[in-house]
Amino acid sequence: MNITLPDGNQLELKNGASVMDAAETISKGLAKKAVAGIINGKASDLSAKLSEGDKIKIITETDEEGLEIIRHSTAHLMAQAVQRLFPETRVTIGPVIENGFYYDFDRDTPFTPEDLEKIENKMAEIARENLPVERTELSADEAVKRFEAEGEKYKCEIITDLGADKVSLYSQGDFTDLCRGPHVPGTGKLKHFKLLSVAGAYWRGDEKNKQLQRIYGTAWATKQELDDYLRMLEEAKKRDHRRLGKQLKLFTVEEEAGAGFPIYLPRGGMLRATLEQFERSEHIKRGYEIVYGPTILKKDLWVCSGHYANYKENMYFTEIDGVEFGIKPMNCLSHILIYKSELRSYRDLPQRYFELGTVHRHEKSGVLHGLMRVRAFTQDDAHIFCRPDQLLKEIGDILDFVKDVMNMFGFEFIHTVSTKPEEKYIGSDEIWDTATKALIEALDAKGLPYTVNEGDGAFYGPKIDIKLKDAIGRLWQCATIQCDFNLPERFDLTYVGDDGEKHRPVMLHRVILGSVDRFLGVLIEHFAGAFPFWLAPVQIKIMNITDDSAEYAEEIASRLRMAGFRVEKDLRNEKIGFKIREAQMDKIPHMIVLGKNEAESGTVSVRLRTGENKNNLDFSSYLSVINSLTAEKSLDLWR
RNA sequence: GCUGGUGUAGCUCAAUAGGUAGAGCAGCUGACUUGUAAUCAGCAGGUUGGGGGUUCAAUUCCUCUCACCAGCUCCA
Repeated sequence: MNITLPDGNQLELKNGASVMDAAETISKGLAKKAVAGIINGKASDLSAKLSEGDKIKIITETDEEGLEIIRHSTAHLMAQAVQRLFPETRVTIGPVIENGFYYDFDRDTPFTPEDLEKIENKMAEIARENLPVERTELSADEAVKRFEAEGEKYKCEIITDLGADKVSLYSQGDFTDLCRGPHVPGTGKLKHFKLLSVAGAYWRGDEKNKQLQRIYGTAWATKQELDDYLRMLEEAKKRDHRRLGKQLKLFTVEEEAGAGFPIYLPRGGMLRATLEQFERSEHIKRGYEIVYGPTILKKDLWVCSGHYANYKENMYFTEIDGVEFGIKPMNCLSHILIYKSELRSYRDLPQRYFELGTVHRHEKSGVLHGLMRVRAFTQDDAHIFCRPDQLLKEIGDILDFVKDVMNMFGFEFIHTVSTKPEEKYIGSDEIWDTATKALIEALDAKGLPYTVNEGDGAFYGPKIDIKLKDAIGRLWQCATIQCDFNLPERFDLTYVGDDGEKHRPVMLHRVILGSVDRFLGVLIEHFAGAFPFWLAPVQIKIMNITDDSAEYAEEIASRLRMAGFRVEKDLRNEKIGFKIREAQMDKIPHMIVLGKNEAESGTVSVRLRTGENKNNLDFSSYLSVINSLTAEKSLDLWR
């Protein structure tokens, strides 16, 4: 029979040949690296039989699909090892995730770190046995019977829910799992894996269900890739903003103050102030007006907005003179009141109100995490009130705004559209539909690709979420744009149109950085604490060689401060190497070393954080360099 | 909130099969006046997260609580 290869070439095979036979016919090397195949667009095992005219592609361990199969098979291998070691354990599901896999188990006693090691060793043992992995298909009823006999009730539940007539099982030696496949042909293909952690996870991700034991692992095609990945994890640990926050004295979270309430230390405060200053000027450039609202507002207002009905469990409340107040979890209400403070004409729109607004949300204790997830944080929040005909342009402008800011920090990013939630939402389907379409239209108009997250919108409107990718490839949710037809309705917002009639404005909620606090956390990790010159809390450290040059150092420091730079002095009686070491560990971009030479010639010698030296520059030329770095918000240390 | 783990000096970490804690760095004092990632010496520093219990004796065991860590659920 003849089959077609991806390049269009035909391959002649014996009748009844399998994918593996095809691979072997093509080349020995390919056969060795093969893990599965694609027959007419459908992923299949190597053992799958081919028929006349099939279009096939061989998947090898170095293909992305191949890696997924390896990870999936490794998850099965782990489940097998667990059941050999702990036969009373029930298996549930074991999917592939980014960089690895996990498997959820039901057992009465949780796994310990030592168990993890045992399991890993057992996995290696089973891999060495090189058990063939075989696929069988049988009816759903038969499969349920079989798993019932083994006591695997979760598998039965999955099969019943699938609702299919037939299901496929994969067996390797003493272990059988319900699975769609495909899988590697034998356990011997699985060599480069490591188990990483154990954690509780709810059955089917629902906190009302039983909590299972989840083991996370990673698997790769080569030892090199595995090692690289483990090294990347180490690197990520070194960049951890909580660790750097402590090391660089940026912020602290004190038990006495309360969990989730970060306190900014002077350097972190400076960093934040610089970022906020940047934000203010960028907003002013784009036609936003700066406003301020109170932290607490009367409860009735929150009832009107729907927050009381839909967001109460995340809010804090207080009472003044017998009147109940809500502590704001969002900034929209004061902005709505600002809009309502005057009669608005169609000529006044859009109104764009910007506030660095500090909000409080009662987050569950277990989710708190450094600056990334806190209970008090400041949003770079704005609300735009516009006419329906202005909506597209406004959303487009926000998308550009986000792009400009993210590019400046060197982030790549992706867009997601989140639609109406299943349960908690306000307003009619029609309104939601219009709002969602507006967001999508704006993305299309900008030619931006996006994915859709059904049911992930805010309770008052759909949103575009922007996830940014940091220096080591991790994704962070920061910016969001929400299109809201509901709150204008609820608060009866109007403007007078050219027809003299009252009309309803549309409201956009949007943040660029998201939470300033979270964004700082992301920035710390992105730059590994080594901030660009314009952003660094301390930009320049001035150090003298001996007491003789202290006076000159004072003079240079004061001239730089007068020029608007953030300068620290180190005039201690210490060796220059020691001072440099400290400044270097503080990741200060520029170190100015001043001794007899410089004092006599009236110059400065600059050591960059990179270790590069720029000796005996005259002051004005140094000033012009750092002025341009600041003006350009350059990521470089010297230009 | 849930599951598991952890909590010792400002920081990073030791120690005790239950016999009331030790080092480096940081700090302070003194000497050294130094040219690009650690000069030397001395001193001081702790109700072992907090409450309760068992015990002749608890930092160690039990219990409650707070906080943190890894996940889950939720989210900017």
